Amino acid sequence: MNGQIRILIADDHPLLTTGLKMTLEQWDEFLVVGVASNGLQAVELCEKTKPHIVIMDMQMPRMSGREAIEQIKSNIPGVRILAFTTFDDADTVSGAIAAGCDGFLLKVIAPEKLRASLNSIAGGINVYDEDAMSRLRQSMRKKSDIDFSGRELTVLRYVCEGMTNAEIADKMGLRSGTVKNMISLLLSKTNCVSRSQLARYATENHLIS
Amino acid sequence: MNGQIRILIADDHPLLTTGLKMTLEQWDEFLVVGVASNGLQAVELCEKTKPHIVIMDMQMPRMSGREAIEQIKSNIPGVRILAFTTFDDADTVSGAIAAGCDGFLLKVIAPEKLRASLNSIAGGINVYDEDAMSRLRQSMRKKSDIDFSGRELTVLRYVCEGMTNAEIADKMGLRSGTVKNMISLLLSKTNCVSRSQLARYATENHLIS
DNA sequence: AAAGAAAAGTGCCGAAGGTCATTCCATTCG
DNA sequence: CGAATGGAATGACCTTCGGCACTTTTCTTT
Repeated sequence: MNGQIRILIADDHPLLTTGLKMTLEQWDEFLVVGVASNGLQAVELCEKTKPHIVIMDMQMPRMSGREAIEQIKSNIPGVRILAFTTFDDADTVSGAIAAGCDGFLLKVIAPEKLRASLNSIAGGINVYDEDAMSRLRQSMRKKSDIDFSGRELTVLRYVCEGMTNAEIADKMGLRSGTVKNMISLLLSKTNCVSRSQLARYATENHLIS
Repeated sequence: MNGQIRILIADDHPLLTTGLKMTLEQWDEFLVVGVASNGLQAVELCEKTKPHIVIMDMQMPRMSGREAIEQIKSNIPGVRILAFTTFDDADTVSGAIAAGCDGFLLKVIAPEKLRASLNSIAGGINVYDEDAMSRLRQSMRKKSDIDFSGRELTVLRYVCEGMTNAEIADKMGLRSGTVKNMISLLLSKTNCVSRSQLARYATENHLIS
């Protein structure tokens, strides 16, 4: 990367933004080109100041960080966005990632690590806080705590395909009555009331290939 | 991090491993403590050499990178693992992330970026290649390209809850016949054959809260 | 006023789901 | 060795629900 890395800060905490600005500007590779105090302003300033990286708080008035990220990413796809927050709960993390951020770091980060991370982001490498990432992984997997036999898993898959009991029975070399009973068992095991809910359960818990 | 960062290399390409080893050892902060040429050996060497970071190829004989990551992570949770591959297709990326890697980089990376990334990983920050990450995001979202009205989305949610047509009608202030018609419409719109498949469709495409 | 979407009604038949009883099988226990 | 236990597969019965096809009505849009 030739020249300085242009940075836009978007955060509604004045004390933090001034501290962050001063910290960044003590390093020659960074140039803070603007400071926004809410999401809407962040989108506007992004158009004007053409930053390489936006450091974006997730909890902001007027427009949430998530919406702001989506706006900016669709307006100017090349901009890199670092979600920079106080909290690392699964919702915040997955929201930021789904919105399209290129990094997720907590505000408690040591300055030198922030510096390295910003350089990585500018260089095309996404950086994420370790705990936040593991929390995201957990929420992605959301594995069921119920054990299913191989046959039960097969039935679940076929149910998700929308097959009838007779079709499932045919596929598995069973009688439709047997499949019916197996599904009754699955319904009570999973606390579901119908095969539709069962299909959702199986899908949500990644029980299907 | 005090002292050197201990690194274990796991890759079945001898030319790459020697090049990687020599590259890393020209920097004082790294110490290559072992080189494994397949997944099984990686797991074993990890027990013996107690590395801080494992640089792991995903395509390896004996045991895939994915299995090796899972093994190592469950044996020694503290070890940080960088998935280091030639390909960035969605399957490889999501496989590595689901297995629990702490970084995902392509082998074409510039040496200096690899150095910075390894330092980030050692410092508790996960690093991922930008393209790989965006590909993962795409596959995560798998957004439906069909437009649904507010009412249709409501019906979809209720179907996923396992509610009957009568119950849905009651909740929405409609008649069950109307709900039937709406669901028939939804089935044909989504190319589904039954409400079970519809429930899976809605769940898979994140159409429910 | 015409067109079109959303809502509602009707009838039909097969599928779904609950319950109970039975058979076949393997394992285990006395 | 025979008996007992328990899981898996099966069958039958019955009520409700699901999904289709068609028509009708109401409301909005233009």
